[in-house]
Amino acid sequence: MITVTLKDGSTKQCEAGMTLYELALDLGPRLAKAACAGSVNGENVDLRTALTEDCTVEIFTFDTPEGKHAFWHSASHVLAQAVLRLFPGAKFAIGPAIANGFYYDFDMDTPFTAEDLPMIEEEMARIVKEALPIEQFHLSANKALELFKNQPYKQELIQKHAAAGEAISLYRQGEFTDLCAGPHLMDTSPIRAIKLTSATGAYWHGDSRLPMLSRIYGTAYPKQGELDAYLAMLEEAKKRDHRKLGKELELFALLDEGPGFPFFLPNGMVVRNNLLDYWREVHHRYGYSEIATPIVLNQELWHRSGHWDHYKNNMYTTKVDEGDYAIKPMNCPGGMLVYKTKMHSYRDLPLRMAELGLVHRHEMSGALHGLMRVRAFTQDDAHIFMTPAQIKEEIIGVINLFDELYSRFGLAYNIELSTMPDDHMGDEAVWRMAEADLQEAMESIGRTFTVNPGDGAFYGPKLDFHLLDALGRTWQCGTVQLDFQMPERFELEYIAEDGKPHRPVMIHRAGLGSIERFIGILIEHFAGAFPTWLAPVQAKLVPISEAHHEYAERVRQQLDAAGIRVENDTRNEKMNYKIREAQLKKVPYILVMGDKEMEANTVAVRARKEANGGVKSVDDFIAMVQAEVANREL
RNA sequence: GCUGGUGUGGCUCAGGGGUAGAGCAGCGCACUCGUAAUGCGCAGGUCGACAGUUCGAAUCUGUCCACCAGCUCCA
Repeated sequence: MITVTLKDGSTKQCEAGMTLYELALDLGPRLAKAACAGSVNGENVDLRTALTEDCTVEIFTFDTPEGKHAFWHSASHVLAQAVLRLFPGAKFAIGPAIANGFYYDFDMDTPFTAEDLPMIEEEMARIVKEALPIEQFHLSANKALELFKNQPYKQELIQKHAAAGEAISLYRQGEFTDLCAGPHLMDTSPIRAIKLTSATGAYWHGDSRLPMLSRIYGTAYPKQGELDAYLAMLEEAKKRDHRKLGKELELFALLDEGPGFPFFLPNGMVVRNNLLDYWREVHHRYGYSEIATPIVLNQELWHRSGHWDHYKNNMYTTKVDEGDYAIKPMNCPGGMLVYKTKMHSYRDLPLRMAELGLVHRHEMSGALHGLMRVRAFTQDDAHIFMTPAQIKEEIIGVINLFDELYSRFGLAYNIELSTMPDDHMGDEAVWRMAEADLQEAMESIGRTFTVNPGDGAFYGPKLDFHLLDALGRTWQCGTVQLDFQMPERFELEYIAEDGKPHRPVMIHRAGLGSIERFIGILIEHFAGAFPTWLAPVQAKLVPISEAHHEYAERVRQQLDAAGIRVENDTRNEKMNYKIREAQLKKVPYILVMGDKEMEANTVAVRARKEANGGVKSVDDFIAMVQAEVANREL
């Protein structure tokens, strides 16, 4: 007998050799039915894994990230199997599980198109029906090379694994065998609802010098209803696309004359300015001052900061009076120079200087995407200068500030810690210390996070904040980067209590990330229906006929004087037409006025949230909207 | 940047080697209306740019530009 410790801490005596699946069955048939994979002592494994000694185990159903991963990974194998049945000459490369499904890359004489997908889906459904057991086995590298003798991509992978001294793990389902580390489902039968979503090109190893393969993306669920819900979410996302809404609501424009350089239209500017008012209010409360630094600075500065060595491919350069200059891709060097404009005492620290800095970065033309990925954007940046002893508390302060910022919009988030990349400045020891500081700060306030190894900035490790919007999609916005390098390079100093100069530590941080991207996210999150405090037009007046135009104009003046963004629709159109249009423009309040309202000095309120908002006096309506805006209600 | 696709009035789109089409929006007129589209009329485009083929190109070919889906990258 062995002792098995379950996730909840309880223990169970089992016979040695019992498999995870049998354990799940023992815990409950429903759990066993829903189980996708499991873990033994923290290692993710198949349900077929036998338990041979005392251990800690976990069972993953589809509702867990690990369970979904195994499910989708198995689905990708089913995809490859179906393709090989239909196209026996196909060369197959790799096929992992990804965020919302899976893909598989193939080398085809004729690349797949959308028309090929239904046929492949049908073949996949057949494989699922066959309920083929999925079983792991191992081979020597030579035998594996022999098995995949007509599969050059698999051969390359086998050789790579063999060279690294790794075992060659394979999975078999029916006639299909793939090189794979797993874990996988026990058989193909649970993959009942499948949708192949697209066929595109993708480079082998993601390297544009290598051959382009034909990639099929798909997703799969245990139940048709769950797949339908996911597909409905994709449809909804399409309707909320900020590029479409940005045009319809006249928020911003992207023109041929400036690819990747967005134009903000009057409506978009209202959203932006109100967002920034809020941002300034919060930063003031958290003890930040605000600065502005130049967009064009000389190249010597960029050499000193290290950007020239690590970032010049993304930088625009220019000449000023024969001198070499660059357009800033980041705000930090400017912030350094501001710090150096005077002597600092330890009493000044921590010094928090924020900057809404317009940066320009040359992104590849194919990477541009609406407001989400542009070549010029405004970062809500800040640099915090402090003593090493203040690091933890400052990081906590930043996390709390970000929490407040995001909650205002109803955006949930999760945090990732990105560690030292290959291309970095400074010694590893300093990096590890900085990583530990970030980690300890989060742990001390009970924040959970995941680690993203090797993904830090070239000057320091960072925390990335990934926001979750109304559709459950994630967006990277906030970032907190701890930097020991830049203060060194710029020889920053403060005078400590001992009267001697010391080097401060610095935090770079941006909460909204990029104002442009954040507005894009808000557009999609709210589906263009901004909360009243952000709405470009807060109230639309709809006089029923010409007889009411004069009254409507008086009301307009009253609302305008009360600071409400109001428009009076006096066009020669029917009321229903005007209401429909205001509704499509997602105006929070539509005020209809006819004889009754004119007589009683009232307005008939039609709120976006509830169609019949009742009849209110003009004063009551003003008070209501003012309160809603003052509280920045969602 | 690479692979594939797209580019026709402000917007959404049809057409397609023989002298530019619709709906919406805009403008004018009539209607004066009670909670999601009143009717009639008018105006608006050298069909992304540049070359080429042709008697003739928006339509065919080439190059370029922009956009879209991916790859890659990231705020």
